[in-house]
Amino acid sequence: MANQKLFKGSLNTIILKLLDENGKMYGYEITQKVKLLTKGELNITEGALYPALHKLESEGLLEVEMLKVDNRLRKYYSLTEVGSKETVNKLSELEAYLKTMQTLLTPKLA
Amino acid sequence: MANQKLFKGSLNTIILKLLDENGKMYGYEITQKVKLLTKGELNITEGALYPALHKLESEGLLEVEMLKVDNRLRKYYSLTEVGSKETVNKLSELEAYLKTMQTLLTPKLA
DNA sequence: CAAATATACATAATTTACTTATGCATAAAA
DNA sequence: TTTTATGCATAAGTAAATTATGTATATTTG
Repeated sequence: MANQKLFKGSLNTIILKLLDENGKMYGYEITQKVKLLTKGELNITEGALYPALHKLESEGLLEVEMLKVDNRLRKYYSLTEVGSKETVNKLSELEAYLKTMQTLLTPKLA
Repeated sequence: MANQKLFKGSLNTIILKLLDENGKMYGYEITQKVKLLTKGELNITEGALYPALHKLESEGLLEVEMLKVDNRLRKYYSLTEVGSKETVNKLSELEAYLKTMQTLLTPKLA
C-alpha cells in the first residue's frame, strides 16, 4: 500500500478530475469510486473529503444539488465553468509533478 | 511550474534517494542538486530541508560528518544501514503512489 | 428480531509538514 | 562596498490532512 502521506496535496485534483469525468457525484460516491479505481490503495477519509468539497464550493469551483434517492438525501456536486477551467490547470500541474518525480527517481543516463 | 504543494510528503524520499545515489551530500548541495535535476520545478526551502535532515538523523536513517572545505564547514549526511533499507521501502511506496495517480488520471479504457 | 454493517453527511481537535521570516557567518562577485 | 552566493539553523504561522465524534436511515446477518 502506498504511503497515504504522499497523497497530501492531490486530493482537490482527484475530486475535480472525477467530477469532470462523471458529471456529478456525491461525497460518499467519491470515496467509493477512489477506493475502487485505486484497488484500495487510496482511502479518502470523510474528515478530509467533506471539508475539501465545502472549500471547493465556497471558492466557486463546485455547485451543489440536493437529491433524494431511495429516501436518502444526497449532495451532488458538479463543476462550475470556473471549476472546469481550474481542473485543466490542476491536472497539468499534477502531470508536471508526476513527470518531475519520475525524473528524480530514474537514474540519470548521461 | 508544478504546484509546490504536491511535493508535500515526498521530501524525505527525495533526500534518501539522492543520498543513495551520491553517497554523501550536505544540505545546500541537496537544494542545488534538486533544483538542477528538476530544472527549477522544485525548490526545497531551507526551512523544510534542515529540520527534515535532523529528523532523519534522529531516527537513525542518516549519519553526519563535519568537513571543512575551502575554509567552510559543511555537514555531510549519508545513509546508515537502516537508512538504506528504509530508502528501498520509501522508493517503492513512491512508485506505487505515482502509478496509482497515473491510473486515476488516465481515462479508463474499459 | 436484534445487532451489526453500509450508506450519507458533518465538524472539532489534533498532528504534520510545510512556508515564511529571521538570524549568523564567510566568500565571491558586481 | 554592497550585493549575491554559500552554508547552517530555528521560530512562527499555515494548510491539509488524520483521528475521533456525532447524527440518521437502510440493509444485511446471526
